[in-house]
Amino acid sequence: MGASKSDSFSVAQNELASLFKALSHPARIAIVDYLLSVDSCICGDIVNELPLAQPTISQHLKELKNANIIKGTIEGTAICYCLNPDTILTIENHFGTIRQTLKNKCC
Amino acid sequence: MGASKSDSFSVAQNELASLFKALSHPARIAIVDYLLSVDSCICGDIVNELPLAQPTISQHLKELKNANIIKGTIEGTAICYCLNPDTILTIENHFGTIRQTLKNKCC
DNA sequence: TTTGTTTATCGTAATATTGCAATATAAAAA
DNA sequence: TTTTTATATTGCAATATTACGATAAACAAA
Repeated sequence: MGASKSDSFSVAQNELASLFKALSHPARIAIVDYLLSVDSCICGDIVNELPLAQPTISQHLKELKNANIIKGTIEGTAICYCLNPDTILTIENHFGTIRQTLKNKCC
Repeated sequence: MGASKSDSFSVAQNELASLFKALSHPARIAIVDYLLSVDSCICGDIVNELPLAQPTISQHLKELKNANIIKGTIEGTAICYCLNPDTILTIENHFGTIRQTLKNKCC
C-alpha cells in the first residue's frame, strides 16, 4: 500500500504524528533555526537564507504553518513569519509528561 | 526530484529531522503510547495491540530503535522493548531551549 | 496603467514511505 | 531432531513527499 492507516489510530495519535511530520525535514528544521537566530520575526528573506528554490520554501512554510509551528502575518507585500510559542510549549510538555511517566518504570 | 537535499543542511539539522521523522507516523506514536501505558517493558505482545501485520510492526519498531527512541533487549525467544529516557529528555530539552530563546523575542 | 517585488499554486518527475504476503532466522519446547 | 513461537528480511504494489520551472496572484511604486 503506502498509505498510512490513519483510521486505525486515535485522533490524538494522528495529530501528534502530523506535528512531528512537519518537523521531519531538514529544510523545515533550518527554517525554525533561522527564525530563532534573528531578533525579530522574518519578513521576506527566508528564500535567500536557504539553498532551495522559492516554491520549495513556500511549500515548507505552508507545512509549518498548517502544523501551527509558525505564524505568518501579511505585512504589505511581504509576509512576516515567527515561531508559535504555544506549539513549542505543547511539544515540550508532551515529552515532559512522558519523562515523568517513565520515572515509575523499569527503564 | 523527491529526494531531500540533506547535503545542504547541517548534521545537527539532519539528525533532528530524522528523530522527528521516526515519530511522524501514527503507528509509531501508538507504539510509544503503548509502551507508556504498561508498567514494565513489553516482551512480545505489541503485535496483538496494533491493527497492523507483524512485518509492518517489525519495521516500525526498527525505525524507532534506529532513532534511539526505544531500546530492545533479547529475552529468550522474545524481545523486550522500552522507551529510552535519554532521547525523551533530549527532545524535551530541545524545545525548552527554543522556548527560552523565544522569550526574548517579539512573538 | 504599467512595472517591479513578493509569495502562492500548478504540474510533474524523481524519490521515499507504507503495508503485507512470503519467507527466513533464531531459539525454546517437545 | 522436529515442532513451535517470536521476530526479521525480502520483494513489490500503492501512495506520499520533495523539488522546481512555469505561472499566477496580490500589492506597492512609478
